[in-house]
Amino acid sequence: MKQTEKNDSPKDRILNEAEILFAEKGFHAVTVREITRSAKCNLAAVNYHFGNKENLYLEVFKQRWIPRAKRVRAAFQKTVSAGNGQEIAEIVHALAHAFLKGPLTDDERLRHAQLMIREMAMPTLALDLLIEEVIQPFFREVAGRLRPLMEEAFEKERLMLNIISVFSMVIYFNFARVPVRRVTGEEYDENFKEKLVDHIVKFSVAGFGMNGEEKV
Amino acid sequence: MKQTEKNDSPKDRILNEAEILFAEKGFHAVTVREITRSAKCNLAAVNYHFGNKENLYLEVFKQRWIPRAKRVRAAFQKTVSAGNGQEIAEIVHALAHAFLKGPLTDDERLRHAQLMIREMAMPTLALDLLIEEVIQPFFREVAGRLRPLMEEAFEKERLMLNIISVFSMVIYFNFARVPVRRVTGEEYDENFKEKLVDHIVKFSVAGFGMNGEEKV
DNA sequence: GTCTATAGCAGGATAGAC
DNA sequence: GTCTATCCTGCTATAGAC
Repeated sequence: MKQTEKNDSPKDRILNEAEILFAEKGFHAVTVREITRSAKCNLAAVNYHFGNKENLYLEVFKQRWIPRAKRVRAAFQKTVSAGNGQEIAEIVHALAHAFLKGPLTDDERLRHAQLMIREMAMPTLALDLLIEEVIQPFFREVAGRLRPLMEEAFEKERLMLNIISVFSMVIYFNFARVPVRRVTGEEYDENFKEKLVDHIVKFSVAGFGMNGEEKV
Repeated sequence: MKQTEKNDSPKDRILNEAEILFAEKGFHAVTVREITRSAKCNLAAVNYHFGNKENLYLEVFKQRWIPRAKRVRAAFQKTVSAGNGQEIAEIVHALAHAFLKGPLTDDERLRHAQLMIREMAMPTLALDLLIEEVIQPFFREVAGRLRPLMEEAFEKERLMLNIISVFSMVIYFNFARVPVRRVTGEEYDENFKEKLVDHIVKFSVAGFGMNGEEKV
């Protein structure tokens, strides 16, 4: 069950295979030869369609990564709209579910997380695009939905740190599968992912409701 | 203020510069020529001292990354021993502080996180080493310290997920500086890092104390 | 638009002088 | 142990036939 099929155009096949390979190995570890071999097309095709390797990498984000991120966000929005959206737990659950179970296949989800992680840890031109088009707007939407559910005294900064914390868990559980498996002894099957969603919701909701002042 | 000074041996200088470059750019994006140029030594030195480029990468982890991780852990242990170690907040604070402020310089901390992230998202031989020698033992120590402070009914799995969540925040705030800056508008100065530690402690302690059952 | 062939160069690694 | 010189593979990118 390969993602790239013969009926796609060479250009599409290149984008598909390039995304898989870039996600698995990173930009520099992947060669144009490898991409065109996987895409069953000619070596020159990358340069013909995308100019050069670097631009192909950018196009992977523009034409594959960003649309997929938008599907994840749409899934989040749909879930939230389906409920009454008046509960913090509901919003966090929609978020964790969209990322960890959501509309993507398991392979897609892993690729998606790996590409993002690589950009965050080692930014290229693509990161600006991601932040501008996906991360910022999504973050603002979540903040906008949560703010009215918070107590008055809740400062803006605390809300932001809370949301980042939820994202940090969701992202971490997605990309750090190897150490998580080793530490928990669990496989990433549907059952475990369900437990993760549940955990993130409970942990975060408690964290959101924290009493502001810790005991010194 | 360069880390590598003339009085170090070429072998040490290579290790120092290689770590910096591998952290910044990743294994494949760095060339042996670049490393030896930075280390002000000859091109052949890498092969003479380390056999080949890949083995140099492993040695960076063995001789630089792991010892540094042990310094972080030692800082955590020292802080915990200094208190009475009977408070969850105290342990989480020691953890967050060790990672986000701790004994490392800011450059070291960033490099350290980047190397780890890269291994987690795209494992090589080095990751087994890290998990075996650092991640597992540290994780077990934290679990061992926290378990007696939990209520009886606390299952093992919930404790593990809690600890992973703390790590996820600590790690995320360390490596995802670019998007965090963009979203919060804050710079990573001492003041902001202090706020982050504080936030992680409050959020986590609340999360740990969560009531088990969420409202449906 | 797709191919073959190849230019042109940078990479890791080694041989052998000192 | 450290150097210079060099091998040779494999890369990106392009020219030009079809």
